[in-house]
Amino acid sequence: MAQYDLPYLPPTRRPCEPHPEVLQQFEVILDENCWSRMVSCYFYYFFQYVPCNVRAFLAEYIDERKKEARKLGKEQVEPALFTHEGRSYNALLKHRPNYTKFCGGEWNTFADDYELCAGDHIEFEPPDEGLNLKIQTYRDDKRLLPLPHVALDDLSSEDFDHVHCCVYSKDIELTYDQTRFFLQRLFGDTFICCRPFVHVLTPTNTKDCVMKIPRSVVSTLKRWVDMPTNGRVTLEAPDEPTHVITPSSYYICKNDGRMVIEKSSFRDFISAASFVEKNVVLITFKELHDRSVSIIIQRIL
DNA sequence: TACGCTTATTCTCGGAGATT
DNA sequence: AATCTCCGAGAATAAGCGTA
Repeated sequence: MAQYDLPYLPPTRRPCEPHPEVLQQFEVILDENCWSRMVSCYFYYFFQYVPCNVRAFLAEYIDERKKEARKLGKEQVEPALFTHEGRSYNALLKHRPNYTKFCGGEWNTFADDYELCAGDHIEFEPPDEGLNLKIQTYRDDKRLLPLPHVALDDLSSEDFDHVHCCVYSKDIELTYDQTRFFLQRLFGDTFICCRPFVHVLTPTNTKDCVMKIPRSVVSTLKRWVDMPTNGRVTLEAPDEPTHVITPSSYYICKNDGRMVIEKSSFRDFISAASFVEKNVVLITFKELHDRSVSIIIQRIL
């Protein structure tokens, strides 16, 4: 361990305070290297030095864990950064006589996913066992979430397209966690493959009980099921404490192609499902056994 | 001819108003 | 009162135009 005791001293920094011998947790304040170090016009790479007062400990600790994992024949024999959101990054830990740093392609991905920049904090928690280094990211003491689109990364290209054609009411911006929840709802059941609709309930919906489905959603729905100008539908809220099912009807507005839900049944429906103003709902469609259509309305937040 | 910027046109959707 | 059409602000898209 002695050979690694030479501290890395960033040009603008003083040596770090010595750290207690047993380390439960440590924090790294990101510097400018963490997010933009240009190699050429086209490539960037990112890395982050580990403070000199903890690097020896961390390197030794990880080394022991690696040996342990190999001995036990574990699948994972390299350390990984495991974020609070359950995302795992196999960033490289480079331990050299005069510096220790996290780097490599997966560190880049991590920096991209969380849009890290200088001044952000990362809290590291070495694991009691295994090689997942638990981390939490902060900016100004506020926990940093990955960018929403990161939640999409395990989707097949078909599912990715399906998510991207989703119609949103204006002023909706979902966070990473909300996007994940929305995706779980969207792929949690088999719906008609038309454009999904994410809508924030307004007083027009909750007080006047007027509910209109956008033209672009309706036109894609028509590719899969027969939707005459007037017809019967079922309104369903499957996730509420009681699975709400309300028979209803609709008409399609001649002028703009929107589907308008019949008022009184929509009123019954939102009161039974306890939907209120500012709730964000995912609206999808299902074809029932008798070939009628059910409008599935799931609360996202 | 490709590109970027500005202007014109069309489309959308929330909500008001007319009709049944 | 419910159903349906229409209006208008803002967004999205297309067209026009100048520059390199």
